[in-house]
Amino acid sequence: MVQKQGKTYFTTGEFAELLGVSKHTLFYYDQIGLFSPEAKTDKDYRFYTPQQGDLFFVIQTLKELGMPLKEIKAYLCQRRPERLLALLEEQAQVLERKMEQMNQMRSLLLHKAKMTRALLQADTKTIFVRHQEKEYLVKTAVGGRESILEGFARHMQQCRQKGLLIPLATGQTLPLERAQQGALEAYSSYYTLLPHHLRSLKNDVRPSGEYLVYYHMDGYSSIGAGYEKILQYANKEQLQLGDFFYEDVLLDELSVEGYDNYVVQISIRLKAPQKEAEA
Amino acid sequence: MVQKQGKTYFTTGEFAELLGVSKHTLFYYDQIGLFSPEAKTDKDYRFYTPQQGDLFFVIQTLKELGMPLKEIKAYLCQRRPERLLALLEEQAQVLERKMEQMNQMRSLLLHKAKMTRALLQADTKTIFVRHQEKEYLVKTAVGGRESILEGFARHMQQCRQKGLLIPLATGQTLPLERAQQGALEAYSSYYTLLPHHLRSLKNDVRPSGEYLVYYHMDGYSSIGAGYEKILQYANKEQLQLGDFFYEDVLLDELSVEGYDNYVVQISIRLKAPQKEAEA
DNA sequence: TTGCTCCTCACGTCACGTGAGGTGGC
DNA sequence: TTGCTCCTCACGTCACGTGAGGTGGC
Repeated sequence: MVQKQGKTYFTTGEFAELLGVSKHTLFYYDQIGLFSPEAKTDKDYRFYTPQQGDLFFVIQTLKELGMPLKEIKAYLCQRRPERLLALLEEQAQVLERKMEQMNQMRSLLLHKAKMTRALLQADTKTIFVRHQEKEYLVKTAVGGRESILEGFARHMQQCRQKGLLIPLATGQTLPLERAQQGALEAYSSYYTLLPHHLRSLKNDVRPSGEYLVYYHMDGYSSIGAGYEKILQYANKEQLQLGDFFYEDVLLDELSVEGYDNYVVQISIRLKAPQKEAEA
Repeated sequence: MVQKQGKTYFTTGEFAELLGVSKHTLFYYDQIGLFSPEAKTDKDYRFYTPQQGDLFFVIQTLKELGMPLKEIKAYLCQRRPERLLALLEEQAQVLERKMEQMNQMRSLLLHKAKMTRALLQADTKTIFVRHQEKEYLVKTAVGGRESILEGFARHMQQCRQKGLLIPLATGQTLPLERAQQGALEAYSSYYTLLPHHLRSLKNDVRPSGEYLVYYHMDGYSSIGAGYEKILQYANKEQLQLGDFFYEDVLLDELSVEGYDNYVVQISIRLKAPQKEAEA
């Protein structure tokens, strides 16, 4: 800190510490012409005035908002109260969109965590009936002549178009008939879980109700045995099954390596039993 | 798309399009050993299988969450359901913190916009009384022997420590006595507006009430004239003034260049008048 | 003189993007 | 053969970080 002609000057190091950034940041900003010291000596020593701190905070603020330094520089050349107003309101909207995205991601993370935890704690030897709440989905029907892969690619494109950043929980539906025929790759649609109902798009749903659930722990290659088990069980218990199975991969590449270590949940909605008997 | 030994293979370009990324991203991931094609020909042509898409989405997901590629690689080497659970819950918390920060920033942006708009539309020739709602502040008292600058630096440090990313609206208080004596730089404290009450820290406040307000449009160097005006006005109208003035810079480096173009709001709370007359 | 700061320069980092220039399969 | 793809360099970008090596003020 030096006093000269009634003014206070800081060296680069001092000023950097005051602002809470590194010296090199100040060097860099000087170099690109974004923010330069008020004075330089003949030996190229930089001297900053305290008043310059204001401008620096402005730059930091805009940077926090995600603006590239070039745009900040451009804005500062044109700054006017009217432009500031526009900028502030625009950035507030940008923030809102980002927050919405983050909130969605958070919901999905927690959903995935819940499912994983449930699996780890579950007694997985049995087939059981469970009540499930309504869930919102993005669903893509597989076209008649389309390969599984093409259908999946289309589904992914749809998810991207709809602004779904991370398809953390994607599954597929298999019609009951086809499962009975052993056509286990004849999926009729792909679906991806939504964090919640999204007003912005037409939502499909997995309806609430009683579901027959089976955790298949032996990997994807033996999924056929899983379907046989659940079909036999339903037969024995005389359960009325819905129209198609849901295949949800509970443990996937996120937590295990390779298809053979996947854990797949096979579930199907039960048709409501006769209520008269209860009355 | 090629079929070989019953498997479907994609070239780099095809696979990139399927995943919605650029070819170069796949080259890069291969290079750093994060994600490599299942097969390479003798001519180094890359071939990916559809199953690999899963792993790619996992990587994308973790990247969206802000994880560096190196950490992603490290995690993938160690993936287990238990580690996934920990990761998911940790990331959900990270997201929550980020959202809270963004929400704060958004509030401050909108506050600044509101103040700027009010000024642009205001009749700025007069001194007037206005009702103001309670506002939450971070406040730092200037020590007796401290220079203005040291006080300000300390205030900035406090704001940073308290996790306030952008001090968008910072002002200072000037005791009434000192203003009357013309000691216009004898500030008693610096304060920065908070987006709302923060449970995490001891909040200071600017109390609600009736405030005498004056917009000083002639820049900082002539601020003395502003204080004279407002003091004379109060005297003429026989208003009972509170203990100190608030100096808020409404137009600063964000929208104008240089101290001489700043617009400063000088305000002071009025002491409640005798209520008996009304009864 | 000592120790601290200041400076420049050059190279590193991160996650790719952008051509240049050459090859290969249908 | 044509046109399209594939490949590998190498260099660019963004916003700095990290020393190396030399200088300067108290």
